[in-house]
Amino acid sequence: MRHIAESTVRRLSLYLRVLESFSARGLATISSDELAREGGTTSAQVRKDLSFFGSFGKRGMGYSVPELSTRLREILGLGREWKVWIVGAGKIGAALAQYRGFRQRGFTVVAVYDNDPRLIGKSWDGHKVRDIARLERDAAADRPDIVVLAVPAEQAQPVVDRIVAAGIGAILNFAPAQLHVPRGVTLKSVNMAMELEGLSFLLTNRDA
Amino acid sequence: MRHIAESTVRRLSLYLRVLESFSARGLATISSDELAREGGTTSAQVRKDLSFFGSFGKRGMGYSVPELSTRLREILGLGREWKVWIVGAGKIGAALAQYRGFRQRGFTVVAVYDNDPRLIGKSWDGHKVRDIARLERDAAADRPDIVVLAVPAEQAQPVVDRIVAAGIGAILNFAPAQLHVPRGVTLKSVNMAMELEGLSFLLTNRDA
DNA sequence: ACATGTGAACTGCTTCACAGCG
DNA sequence: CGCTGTGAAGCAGTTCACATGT
Repeated sequence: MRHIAESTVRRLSLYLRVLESFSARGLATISSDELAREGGTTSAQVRKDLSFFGSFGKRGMGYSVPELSTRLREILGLGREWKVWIVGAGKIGAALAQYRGFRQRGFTVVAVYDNDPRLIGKSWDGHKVRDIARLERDAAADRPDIVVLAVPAEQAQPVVDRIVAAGIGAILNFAPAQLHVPRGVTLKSVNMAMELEGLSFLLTNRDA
Repeated sequence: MRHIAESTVRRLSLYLRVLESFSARGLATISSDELAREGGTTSAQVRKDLSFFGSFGKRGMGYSVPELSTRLREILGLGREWKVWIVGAGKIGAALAQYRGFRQRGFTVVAVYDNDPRLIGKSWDGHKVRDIARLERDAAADRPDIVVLAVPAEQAQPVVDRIVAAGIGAILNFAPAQLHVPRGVTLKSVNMAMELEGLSFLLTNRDA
């Protein structure tokens, strides 16, 4: 497949959300124009995004809501279950574990890890918190697809190194640290402080 | 000022972090090359990013760590205190309120709101949770700069409308909803489900 | 000699505009 | 006729390469 821009993938997620809201309202078809209005983009952008993956619409009609939903789920890889580990059972880990948006999309939390003896063994959102010392052994048995990382910044890189060494190939990082992984491992980072700083910049330079 | 790309602003945040780590290690100067290596970009990119705002380096030498830190903080608008409201006192709101990265950068949480009678009045991370019914009245008194929004997706747009009507001009949204604000209001959204879907896409299409 | 600062070249995402098809 | 699908054009962000200053 030709390389797909990250911005395109983000919009595909967005389109899927819009489709679900249309579906909930009982609508059977949608045009690129409606999709664009709800998704905050343009109709040409919608059609271009979809065109990378095929031709899903009917000229003069638009797109079938259920059909396009199915295709987008396939494209995004949401047609299967993804086994997720949460590493770091602090407040952010807790918020992520209970986040509805994850389970709804086929991301199943199968285990939670921490290194704090006060947390280990405690039942936590339906999971017993496991000792992070067991990470390597458990990885072979669980074979998780994705690790959601929510440890303090200082611990993030060493933990990432262990995750990688354990053979897990995808990490979603919430620690405010710039992490390095070898080629072949997929890493995405969400940095909330950076987002606030972006706002701060916009407010400061609003009319400069 | 000429328009600055969002990607540039993100990198400036990153450079500031690198500078702080260099400072902590007692280093007085840094080159664009070092800044690039730590920040995961190229030296040309670093120099180009900085060039939008001035000439901060010495040829043949590099940049003074404290001086460049100061300049970046000014550019990003971190030389002042930003008053932040957190609206939505659920798990995500709780995680955000206690997040160290915020206070460290001059973002001060001055109030927390919810609509759940079981939470209202409770003391919560040093703040008494306020009834969201008071939002409009309090806004006039508090004059918050930024609202961090962490309410359920269904409630997000109505709450945003009230925030905007109350005259607050900047929102950092964590609700998984596509929100609309009038021109003049600054909105940034962080959508964790969308990030996971991006990972899912990459994993699914890794070698396609 | 060394590392910055910056026009120029390049790459790639977005927008345009229209042919094609239902 | 209406709306999709798509080459072509336009624009924005990145990379190159070198003149410039210390």
